[in-house]
Amino acid sequence: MRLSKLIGRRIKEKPKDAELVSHIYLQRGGYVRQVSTGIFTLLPLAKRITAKIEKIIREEMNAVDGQECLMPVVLPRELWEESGRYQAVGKELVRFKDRNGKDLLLGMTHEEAVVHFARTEVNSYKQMPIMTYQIQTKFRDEPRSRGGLIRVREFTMKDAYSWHTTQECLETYYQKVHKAYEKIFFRAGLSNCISVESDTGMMGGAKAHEFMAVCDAGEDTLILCPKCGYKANKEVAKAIVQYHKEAEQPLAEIHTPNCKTIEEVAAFVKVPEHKTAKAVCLRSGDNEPLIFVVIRGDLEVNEAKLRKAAQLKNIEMASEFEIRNIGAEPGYAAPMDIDLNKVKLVIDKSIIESNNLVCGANRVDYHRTGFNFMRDVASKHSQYIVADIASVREGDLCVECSTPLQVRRGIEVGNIFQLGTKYTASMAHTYLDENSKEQIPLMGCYGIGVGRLMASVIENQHDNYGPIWPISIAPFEVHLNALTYSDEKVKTAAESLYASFISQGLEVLFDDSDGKPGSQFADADLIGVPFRVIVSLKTLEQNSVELKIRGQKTSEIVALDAIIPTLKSRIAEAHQKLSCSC
RNA sequence: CGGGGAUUAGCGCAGUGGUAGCGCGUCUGUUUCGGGAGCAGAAGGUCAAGAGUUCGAAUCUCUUAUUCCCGACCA
Repeated sequence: MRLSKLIGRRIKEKPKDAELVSHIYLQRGGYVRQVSTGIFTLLPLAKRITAKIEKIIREEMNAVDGQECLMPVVLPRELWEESGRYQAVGKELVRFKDRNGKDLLLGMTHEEAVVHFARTEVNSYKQMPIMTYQIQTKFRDEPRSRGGLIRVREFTMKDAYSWHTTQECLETYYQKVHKAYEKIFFRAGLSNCISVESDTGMMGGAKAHEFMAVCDAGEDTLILCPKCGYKANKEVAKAIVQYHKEAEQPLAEIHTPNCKTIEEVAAFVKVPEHKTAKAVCLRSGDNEPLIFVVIRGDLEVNEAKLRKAAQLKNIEMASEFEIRNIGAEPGYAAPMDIDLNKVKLVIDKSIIESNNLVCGANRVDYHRTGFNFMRDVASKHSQYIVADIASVREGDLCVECSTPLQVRRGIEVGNIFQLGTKYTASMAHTYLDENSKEQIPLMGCYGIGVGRLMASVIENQHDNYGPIWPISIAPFEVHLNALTYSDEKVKTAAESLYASFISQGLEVLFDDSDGKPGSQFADADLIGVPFRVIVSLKTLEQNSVELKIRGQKTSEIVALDAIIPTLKSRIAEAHQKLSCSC
């Protein structure tokens, strides 16, 4: 490919709306162009990269006996009603009508579509385990997409689905896919990728992991143990909380003028914050009871954990009106005195494990001391949920090995779920077992965001000039520069090299632009090809060219007749480093 | 869905009431060059759209659209 003909021009300045490094370089290097919010065109450079990523994915999916298929983007409402998700999923699912008024939707994930065909194609225990996958466009009408290709509305996703007769089979296969994913990310050169325990969200199912590219640009918060390797998304992370119990004291009301926050109350009463309790009022919908959460004052409620524990879909802050409506006072709320029949009471484990806490008194400027939940509330009202709904904080102790935990950010590049029978049961997918008995198969599902993976590699591997692509997904293997192309000697030598690179099967991008050296090098850096061959009068005098490796400062002079074997062996070496024995 | 910005040439921006500018890019010459170099010239704009105020609007007012950031949300 000649750079002069490549579609997608490099731009010098930082695009106005780009913030993330990956977004900036993808735009500046001419990889992508934004069409609308969260909707991008992939230009040739990006397309070449994603094609290579997809090839790696195909190889590894095929290696675990995945069979590629292709499902439709547009799906009928009825199919999604079978699983219940037509109603359950919010506005991110795009629904529309065809000319006959038939309800359709844009597939955002394909459990329904895959079960649609699997229930007629997979109905014998002899077929399982079995897996199918596709690489296909998804559309999710995200309420807020951002960050270039990190969070988009339309994107290419590899989604895979497997069926199993037993939980053991599912788990064994799940581990196999986990391994396959490790290989994929390793081969793609995403060196900062780890897997963490994750929430199953609306996908449902028992167990799930997310593959996270650890970097500051990430949107997810990860809790990591530096010693034992415990890794979890903050949404599900657990930590050891130190509990303090002592001889019970009676409940007593105290005057606490101008003490609304836990900090103020603890300071006023002269107790540590972990000797206080706080109440948080939340709502999950217009006709739903308020959620009254009580947690120790020094801890924060983790909404994802709360959602799971209380089986709630949406959570938002309750209004002051709603709080007063149940008999509580904003800033001074406590589970005593209020109308507990009007609320869903959720108690963090820290409250059960502590006593003699300072809590609100449901009237302004008053608190109570000596709060003991079991004695003061549970003895009169038995309807409540106890769960661990506290957010893990940096420095909290690991549940596995008591080491202080670290907090990091991560980009979710892939996820794997054990779905169980959620979709097979609701959509009546059955098979016959060895006793000719009808059974419901278990499912797993496995996703990878292709474009997000590409962007994550940039976030992880770049310098001040542009991306540094791993050879396995680089748009080209070799970038050939002709410095002073208009000079006949240079032109002849460069054209001849270009022709022989091509005939030797090298993927080469040839800068025949006659641009200034600075401009050529800047372009080459933005394109980020691993090996750069520079032809100039200076080195041609010695019958040689310059070989530079992207991301390294130094370069070497290689004789003209040695450049092809040198390149070939260097490229092979680079591939070798990314070939996976894991 | 809340809060805050933005919208003027392909890109990045200036222009606060008198009829449109700069840099980069593009094109034509010239220079023959090692980190976006210089010189000379050229093309390129319904100032997001609509309505209003005014003798006169890119500029003031209102409405709408698009878009970005923060938050909510997120398979």
